[in-house]
Amino acid sequence: MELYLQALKSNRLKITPRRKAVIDLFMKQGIQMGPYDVYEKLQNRLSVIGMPTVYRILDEFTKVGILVKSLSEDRQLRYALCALPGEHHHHFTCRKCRKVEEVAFCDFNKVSKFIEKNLKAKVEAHQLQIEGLCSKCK
Amino acid sequence: MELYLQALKSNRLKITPRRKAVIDLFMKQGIQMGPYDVYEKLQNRLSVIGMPTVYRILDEFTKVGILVKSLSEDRQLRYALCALPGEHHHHFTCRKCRKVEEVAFCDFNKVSKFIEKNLKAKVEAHQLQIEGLCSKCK
DNA sequence: TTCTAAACAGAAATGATTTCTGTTTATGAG
DNA sequence: CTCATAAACAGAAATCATTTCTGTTTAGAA
Repeated sequence: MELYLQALKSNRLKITPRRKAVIDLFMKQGIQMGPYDVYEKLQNRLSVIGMPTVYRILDEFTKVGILVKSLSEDRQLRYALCALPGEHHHHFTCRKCRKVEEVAFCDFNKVSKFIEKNLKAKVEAHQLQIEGLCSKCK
Repeated sequence: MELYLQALKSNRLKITPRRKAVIDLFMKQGIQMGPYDVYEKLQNRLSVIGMPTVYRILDEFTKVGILVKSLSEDRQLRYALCALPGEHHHHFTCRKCRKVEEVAFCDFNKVSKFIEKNLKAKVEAHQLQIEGLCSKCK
């Protein structure tokens, strides 16, 4: 939790009950969630939270590296807590329970070199989505 | 073109003027396009085409492997012609001109093994989006 | 404690995507 | 080469996730 609160502070975002609740929710759930999931689950904990607030917080958190945004195959927005903010890495998502785990390993160099050599292009970014079944679900 | 028409036939999709026009457009443009781009550009060639038709065709084409669907960072739907339907590979997209090139190389095995070993999970699919500047734009 | 910019709720707007309905068309059978 | 029929299609309308707007509340620095 401290790690994330620090991220807020260093980005001059105030620590508000709603923001803490969102971090808390992601920490407790440990899964990928969309805006509506967050909205729904926080109705229980907070007297009230509006959808615009949810969207704004998820977006802010993504910008400061607390969450990573991805788009599932059904084209819905999904967010997951990022345990290694700032460091380049990827995430593995379980197709069944939506649990997200860090993959502290990236072997993109070869692909990158292949492209730079064969296409004479400059690779600037890559995004990798890895899905499957986690240890419990498989 | 023949390759794509075959794909239509083998999936029992009729060869209609609109479908041919969409294939033709993607072949001539060679870039990633969204539904509205397609709609707009085809207004010139066809007397009229409706947005529902564009959406339906893009979706059908994706299902039969003629197009690959991706979601750009701005979360817009983008489609690109796939020159190697059926074979596992990736695409490189130029951030400036939106040109899409095939990357007939995938070095995902190591990452996959890393995950299966460390997370005890079963990797079922991965999607890689590679962006940068093509040879002309860089 | 006070003040001010940042957060926020709720309502309304937006805009991409989909559904619906009636018409047209590609294509296989005769 | 017709004809019949299921598939395609246009246009209008509906849907629904996301964003904007406005007035109110609040976190946190002074």
